[in-house]
Amino acid sequence: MTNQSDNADFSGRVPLDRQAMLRAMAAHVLQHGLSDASLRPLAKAAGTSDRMLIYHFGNKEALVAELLGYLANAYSEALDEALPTGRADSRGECLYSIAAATRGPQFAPYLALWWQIVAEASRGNETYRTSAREIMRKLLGWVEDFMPAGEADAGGAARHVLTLVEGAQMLDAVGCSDIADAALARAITAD
Amino acid sequence: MTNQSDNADFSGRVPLDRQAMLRAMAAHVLQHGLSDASLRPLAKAAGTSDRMLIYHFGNKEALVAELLGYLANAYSEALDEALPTGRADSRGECLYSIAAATRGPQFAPYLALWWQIVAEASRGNETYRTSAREIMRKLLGWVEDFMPAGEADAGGAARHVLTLVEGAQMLDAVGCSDIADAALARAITAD
DNA sequence: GCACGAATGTAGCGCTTGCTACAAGCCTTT
DNA sequence: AAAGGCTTGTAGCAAGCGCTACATTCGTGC
Repeated sequence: MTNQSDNADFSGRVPLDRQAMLRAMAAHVLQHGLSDASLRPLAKAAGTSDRMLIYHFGNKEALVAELLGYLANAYSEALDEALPTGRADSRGECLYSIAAATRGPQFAPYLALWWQIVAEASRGNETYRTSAREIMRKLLGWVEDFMPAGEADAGGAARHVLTLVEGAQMLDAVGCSDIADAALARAITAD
Repeated sequence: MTNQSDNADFSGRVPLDRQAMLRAMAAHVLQHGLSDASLRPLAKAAGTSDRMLIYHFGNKEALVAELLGYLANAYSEALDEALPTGRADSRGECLYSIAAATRGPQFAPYLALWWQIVAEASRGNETYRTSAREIMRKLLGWVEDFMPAGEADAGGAARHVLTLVEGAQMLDAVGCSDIADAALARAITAD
């Protein structure tokens, strides 16, 4: 039961390996999904053995939890890069910009992963639920910051935008982008 | 490779067994999720053996496809039962009624299953994508029929409602019902 | 009564799963 | 140089996966 994370602060070399492993495994999961996130494929992706993954992370659940945290960070950074800075000029533009940015192809791998996380969370898995909630909170904060200045009830408007965008993304996932487009178009002109 | 469905129309008794199996397996999947939908657990739920499931359905993929169809029907019937008949008096009431009905606890098993279907569809699995799209189309038609009479652009409004409700359901799934509530409240008063 | 095909039970194949036991290397401290 | 702990490779376990081979039972048509 030797778990390296105990003294990770001392060695100085080990945490780097950990990060490298996480980076490689995150890339693998983004490409192949959580269903292929079993020890041996992950180990192969990270250039080690299942034996070593257990050694470094303790067990699979802890590994996945750490991996989800890493991926949430990566997603957040990708969003920061893709989303326009500053504030929108109107609520309609806010909705449009965010939908356009997050529905782009560069986020498809993240979204494919996202729906797997949602599915697990919906089944009651607390690890995934916690991770998912954190991501939604972060996304909500991000939308709030992008809302036009001087907006009355910016919080409510941001929640409205977030809900619409997430609904649209789900419809994209099942091949109903036309419904999503119509809904967003209507919401944008209404605002 | 004897597939019973070939002569299912003649025997008259066999299709009933098939239906009984599907009913039992659907109940099992609603309770335990698709990740427990492997042959032996399904067979146990249906009171047979994995051997017999393969015999009756050919292979697992065909079995799952048929099961998804059965479940889509069951979901549709449950919706018909839960949703108010006739038409809403206003767009706001339409949104409110549909959200209230589909976010109720009796739909939780369906929704837990739904997110697994969405996840599979999002990863490109055509069986699930087809099934999911059918369900969304049916749901959209259903919302359109419930839109208040005399509504200009009822189609657009229905798409708007559907997108919002689906977004709200996702937020429910990850434990962010507060965001969903705020978004719906805002959309209802705006309408 | 008998033959034939449909239906079913038993056993097992080859593979993947998470995880572990054991032993060996390596690096530091004394 | 010896010792001791961190790190790693090899091998394997018990369980589960989809699926199949073989043999048996069963109901029906001749």
